Amino acid sequence: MLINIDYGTRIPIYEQIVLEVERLVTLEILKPNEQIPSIRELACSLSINPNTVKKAYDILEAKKIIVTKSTKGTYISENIDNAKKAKKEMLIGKIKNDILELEKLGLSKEEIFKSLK
Amino acid sequence: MLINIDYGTRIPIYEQIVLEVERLVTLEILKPNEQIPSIRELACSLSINPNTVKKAYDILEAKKIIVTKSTKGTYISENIDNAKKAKKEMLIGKIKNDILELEKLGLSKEEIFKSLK
Amino acid sequence: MLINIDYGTRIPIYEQIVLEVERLVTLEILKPNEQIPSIRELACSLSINPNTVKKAYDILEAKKIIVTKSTKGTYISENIDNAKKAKKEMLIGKIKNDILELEKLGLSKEEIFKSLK
Amino acid sequence: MLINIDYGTRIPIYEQIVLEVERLVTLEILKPNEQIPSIRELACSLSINPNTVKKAYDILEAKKIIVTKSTKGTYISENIDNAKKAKKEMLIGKIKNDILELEKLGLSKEEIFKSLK
DNA sequence: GTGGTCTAGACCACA
DNA sequence: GTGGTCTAGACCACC
Repeated sequence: MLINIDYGTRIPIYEQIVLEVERLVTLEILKPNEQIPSIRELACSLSINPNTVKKAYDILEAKKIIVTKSTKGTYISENIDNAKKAKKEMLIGKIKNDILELEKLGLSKEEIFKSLK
Repeated sequence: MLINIDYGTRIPIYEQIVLEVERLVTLEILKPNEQIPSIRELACSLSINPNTVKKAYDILEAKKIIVTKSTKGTYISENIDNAKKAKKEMLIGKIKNDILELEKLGLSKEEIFKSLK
Repeated sequence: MLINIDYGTRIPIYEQIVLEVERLVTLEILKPNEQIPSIRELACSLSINPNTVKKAYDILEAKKIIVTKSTKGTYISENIDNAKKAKKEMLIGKIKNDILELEKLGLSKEEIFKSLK
Repeated sequence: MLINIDYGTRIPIYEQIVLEVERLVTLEILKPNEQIPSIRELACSLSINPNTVKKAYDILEAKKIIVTKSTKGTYISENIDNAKKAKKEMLIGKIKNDILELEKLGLSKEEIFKSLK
């Protein structure tokens, strides 16, 4: 599974894993009902502690993004549309905030959009 | 100086001070060559330890946003254009990343811009 | 790690650590990706306060000479060429200044080079 | 008198004044028996505390670089050759050290001299 | 009064 | 165990 960990940030590793899985799911690189690596496998391939992966999987399960069928492995949930919709809204919100900041710095919306094209 | 500290966040106090000063500088509420509160003063008015303020001032100085004249106090740099330019680029960069994410989720640039207007 | 601290100088301890690590890196005694002592370890072996070591490590990190992987330790950066190049330029710059001073005192470049051989 | 004070350094102001006067003397911009500004004048023109200038002048007098004829003002000493010779040797020594450092970084003397021409 | 350095030690999250 | 943050308070040089 394509997960990159950045050690130079304040975001804890377990949270980075959560975000990465969410990203892969919303991008449909990970598809509903697809099996994902076991805790041990992922921990090994990322050279991190299994406890850390466990914590991430626990959170993902609480968010209903994955389900673990005990002894049979861990799978992406069937329904992931909510995740996608929430992510879109979150991103639009972030951009709006940043635009506000830029406007405070004296840029007009037109100038900003021009820089973005 | 108008600085608000939020204790309920993961962002450390010293970094909040850095961000606040940067904000006040880019908004030109703090002007070039203007003196800012002494370490002890700010520490006192925020009810925090002087060392914490010192760390923030150290970072601001490394970013060339302030200059400290030992025994004479601390001042906003003469040239704050770098600070403003850097902030603009940072914000544009953030937005571009978010747009990329949205495009991966299936939105076109036109749709995105429409949501932002 | 072979670091000597001189208490009889105006250079603060944390800066001496920075200079020593830079020296060891440019001399390739410390190699890329090599782990260096933990903050507590070095503090202990130098009989100084961990905060002082931390400050030195912070500066070295800002200079991109080391990277700290939280909870996993501190390492020499992969790419130390910047450090070496910066040091070379710094030294060449210092010498050029000194030569200028000597020329002002009436020596020619030839005379200076002769004294240096 | 052409003296520049750098507030962004660890060298105290009084010492910077000492160094600047020494520099001007060795460069023969200030000549033997020439009168230099009074403490009050210099303090005023540099916008610093007279005590600071006083301390610098005391040191310069102890080094026999200036003499104060009380009530008549302060003058450059008659004999300044020793100062010049000492400075030359100091500079040559500094350069030799820097060259050693560069050689440790893998540069040959020829390469170094080439960078300096 | 100012900033600069350092100590001693606490508490936290993370692994 | 690791690093990250913060406090409380000391001492210093300088002005």
